[in-house]
Amino acid sequence: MNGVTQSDIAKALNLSRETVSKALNGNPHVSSATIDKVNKVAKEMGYVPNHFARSLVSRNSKTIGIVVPKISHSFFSNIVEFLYKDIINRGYYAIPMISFENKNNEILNIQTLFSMNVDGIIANISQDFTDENIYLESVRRGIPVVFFDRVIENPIFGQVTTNDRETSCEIVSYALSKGYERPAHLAGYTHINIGRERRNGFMDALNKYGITINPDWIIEGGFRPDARYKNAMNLLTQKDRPDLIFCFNDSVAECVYQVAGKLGISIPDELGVIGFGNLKLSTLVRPLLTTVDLPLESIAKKSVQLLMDKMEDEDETENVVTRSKLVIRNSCR
Amino acid sequence: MNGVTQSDIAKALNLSRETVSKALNGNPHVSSATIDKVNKVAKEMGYVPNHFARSLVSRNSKTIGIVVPKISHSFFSNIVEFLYKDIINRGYYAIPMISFENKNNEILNIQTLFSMNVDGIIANISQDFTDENIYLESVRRGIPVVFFDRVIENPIFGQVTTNDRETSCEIVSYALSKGYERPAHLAGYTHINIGRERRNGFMDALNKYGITINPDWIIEGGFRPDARYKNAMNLLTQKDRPDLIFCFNDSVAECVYQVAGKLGISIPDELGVIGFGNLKLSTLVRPLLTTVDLPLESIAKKSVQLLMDKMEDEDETENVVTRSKLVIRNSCR
DNA sequence: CTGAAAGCGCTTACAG
DNA sequence: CTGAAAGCGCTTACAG
Repeated sequence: MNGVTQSDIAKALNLSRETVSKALNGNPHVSSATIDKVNKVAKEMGYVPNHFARSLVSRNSKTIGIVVPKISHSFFSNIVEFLYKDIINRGYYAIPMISFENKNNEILNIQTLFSMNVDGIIANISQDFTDENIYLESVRRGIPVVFFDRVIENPIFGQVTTNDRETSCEIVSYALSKGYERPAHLAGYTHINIGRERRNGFMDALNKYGITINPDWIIEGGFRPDARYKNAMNLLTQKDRPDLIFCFNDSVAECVYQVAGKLGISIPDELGVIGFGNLKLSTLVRPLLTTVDLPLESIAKKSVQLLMDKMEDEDETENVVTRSKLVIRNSCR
Repeated sequence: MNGVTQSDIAKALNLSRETVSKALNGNPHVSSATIDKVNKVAKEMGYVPNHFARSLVSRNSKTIGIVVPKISHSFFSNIVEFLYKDIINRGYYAIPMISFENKNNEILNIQTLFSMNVDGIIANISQDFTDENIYLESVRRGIPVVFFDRVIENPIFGQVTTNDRETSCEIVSYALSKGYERPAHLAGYTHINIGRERRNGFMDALNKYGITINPDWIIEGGFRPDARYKNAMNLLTQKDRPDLIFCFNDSVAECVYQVAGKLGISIPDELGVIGFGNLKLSTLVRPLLTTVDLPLESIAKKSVQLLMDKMEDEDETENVVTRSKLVIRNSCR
């Protein structure tokens, strides 16, 4: 029923359990003849080391926890896959966990990772997250934490972000240069860095062009599909409606397409639309969506690298800002 | 540095470690006063049980492994999220692992799950998988295995599939009834059940309509984007080209859209296209894609249920076939 | 109701 | 080069 253990191998070879353990780990104080013999028999018997027992005594698990709010969204599924691959390639195990955008689940996930003795955590906070205590506790336990994208801005944690403010300003400026005059913003939450930065970039562009905005034309939040839809609808059924919408992400932009279609508003002539993320969907809609490309693979790689650095040496690490770039397609004239 | 242990709590309360352990687990042989006291102090001290130590002695880990070939594809990311949620809700941990469509990674993943003492495994085999030994070994170790979608057809494993053959036949018949006469099939692999079943359904429909097919018009495999593209291109640049393509999945259909667009072939007038999966993308392309809806949530729920049944009683379980349904949209006239 | 003993599978000093 | 001792944090019979 149960798996083969080192004792079984020891019995089979008339050796002590300790010697088998050392041989299996290639300990140089064991004769190479013994090492070969042990490995051979281990393989024949189908020996698989017990991860729990090993971690329990060696005090590290060669395991990295990944905590994300969702996975059924291509931004996350892509980045988790990149993270996973990179972690495995470095000889660690990766354990992805999902918080379902819920604070309590997030805390439970982190605690589970504690109980699994992970060596480090890479995380992306839930929308409603406000309490950094669980992450502080992680650092206190000697488990470093790196955030990517959505970040807690405390220098005790590693942070991998993107120059969102800059590119937001650039892409909105680009659209304004094409003659749009009444910009609106379907925004993220101001209490999370990415929402705030993209919004700031939007405002920077408006300032540059001397445009003052109707505050009602910045609509914050609304990530659930129905809320998204309602917000877009409200915006576009006003008498004096916007002629440009800068969307917090591509999914929101896709929703604007739907609403515009329903209302018979043509993109890009009557309405310019800008997305953020350069997800697959931005190439499926018509007209093709003008958006900002986030360097997912680079974000993942830098996050893992930063975490490894922290695992080796707590203090000598620097946060990283990756560079996104404009993807000009056909949704602005 | 390290976490609080039961010993720490015991010291703080002048109790034995054993009593603390029992109190923490709500053992009825401990006075409720002690239980309350222990829980209170445990909470104050930030105690988190060590999952490894617990699993090592109790011989079960309350953990289910999930093995999929990819996660950056919405079919998988959606189903993994459903599986994860369902597993968590039942009080188990879920550990998702990715094989990257590679047999060796798949075997390593399963071995890692052995080393983590999982109670059960839910899997979807890699494209190139041919060897069921590692899964047989799992069952031998007392770790039941349930496959969903892509399945190994051995009754020792649980299997959750969908009535692909039937719906494939129905949807192709539907298209033929609309007057298409030269059907082709961009097919999955015949050595995997879903490829075989969808192809069989396609053939059933052709038989029903008395159509004999040019064998070159069934093109197997080609899941990488470039191969997909080339296959579609070959099919549509023939002099006497097909007027209907039944695609193995929605992504392949999307590729056909691209090629048709490039060649100036209009959908659905000159070419009917049928997808499979009802992914998000099928509502983003124009014309909207006619496809088959796979009941992802139901597949996930049934898989978890079947696994739990197997974990309780090896023998009294039955495989399940979920029901997909036609989604008629605008890609067939 | 509480505690002493034994052990899960493994590794790590320490002897020999 | 090999083995005996000790212990990682926890649980499970068994005494008292």
